[in-house]
Amino acid sequence: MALSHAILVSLLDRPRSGYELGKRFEKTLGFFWKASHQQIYQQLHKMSDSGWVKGETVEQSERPNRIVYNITKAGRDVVDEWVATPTDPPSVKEELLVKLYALGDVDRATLVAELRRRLAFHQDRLVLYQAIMSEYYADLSVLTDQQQGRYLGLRLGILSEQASIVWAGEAVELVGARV
Amino acid sequence: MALSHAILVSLLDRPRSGYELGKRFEKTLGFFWKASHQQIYQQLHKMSDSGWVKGETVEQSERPNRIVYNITKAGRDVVDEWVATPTDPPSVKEELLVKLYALGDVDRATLVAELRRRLAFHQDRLVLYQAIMSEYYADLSVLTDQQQGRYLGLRLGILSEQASIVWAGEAVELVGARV
DNA sequence: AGGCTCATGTAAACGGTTACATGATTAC
DNA sequence: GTAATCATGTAACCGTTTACATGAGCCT
Repeated sequence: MALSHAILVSLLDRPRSGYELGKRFEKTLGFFWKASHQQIYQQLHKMSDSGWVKGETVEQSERPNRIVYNITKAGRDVVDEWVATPTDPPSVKEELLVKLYALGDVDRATLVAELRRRLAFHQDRLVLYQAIMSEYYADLSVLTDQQQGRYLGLRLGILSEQASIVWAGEAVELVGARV
Repeated sequence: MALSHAILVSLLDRPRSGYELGKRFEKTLGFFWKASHQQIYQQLHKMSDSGWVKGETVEQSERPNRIVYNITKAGRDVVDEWVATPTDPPSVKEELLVKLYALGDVDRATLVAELRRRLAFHQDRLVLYQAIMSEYYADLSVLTDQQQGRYLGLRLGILSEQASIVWAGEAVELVGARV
């Protein structure tokens, strides 16, 4: 149970259709929780069966009908219960570090190229996050409660990207020096 | 295909039994790739069917027999092919950030407590990583190729923990101030 | 007597990814 | 004409987690 919670959290803002949720997961929430549209539609059916959300079909001419989901009282309770249970530290899956673990036995030049790509990726991410930061969260003293939480997501993103950039720079130097 | 690669990488060092691999995944490799013993045993059977590894039963008196796995030529080829294919950036699953995303609608005090626990967790981790660093990687100029890769894993660990500590400190301040 | 370490496994359930499927409208 | 956007779904597969299972030896 995890994607369901992220969906419920998004529905706390306002009712949304599966499609809108998908869009949402491509931005904002998607930076710390990935989900594909197939996954979202399947989850919505399950959650509807469990009574956590309720879908209403909105007839549309010239477009496919939309099914807009509302969070129910039962869904609201699930959120509260979930928030009250301790969060596990994020489980790490760093494939690149597994490759580096084998550095003594594999081709170094390939890994240097990978590390350079990683460096560029994190630099792009940092620029993106900083742009969002200065557009929406320039003045920290006027944030609503809701904005405060989202600011913290962004803030961790920025700190993490900075750390990754430092690391990738060092790694390129170190691994590249012996190629 | 992912855990199988981590297992192969560990077998490059030397042959190991499922049990030994499990121990291994609790430390070193496990910092960037988690695996339970059930998962490892199942993977080993599959990999054995595919011919990537070969198990040999070692009879033991007064202890259960061990099945020690060697990497085969085919397994070695799988590693090389895997190293040559680009690595996806790690997929993020940060449950705590999803909770913070709902900060406008849920109990703040609970989240402050969570954040404090997080801070402590990352501080402990940092101490642990720094201890390993000064024990095994004190002098960077004398590292073997193999050690270099493992040093980089540790280095990213340290930088990440430092970033998380800064973040968690700020988060406790910010969220705690309005409770 | 109770719990830990060594050592291996099966089975069920759950979660996530990939492929396939449809069909209209709008923008270049 | 081609691609993107809007809008929803099914099916198969793979990977992961949780629960259950066994059994000897060692330490307190």
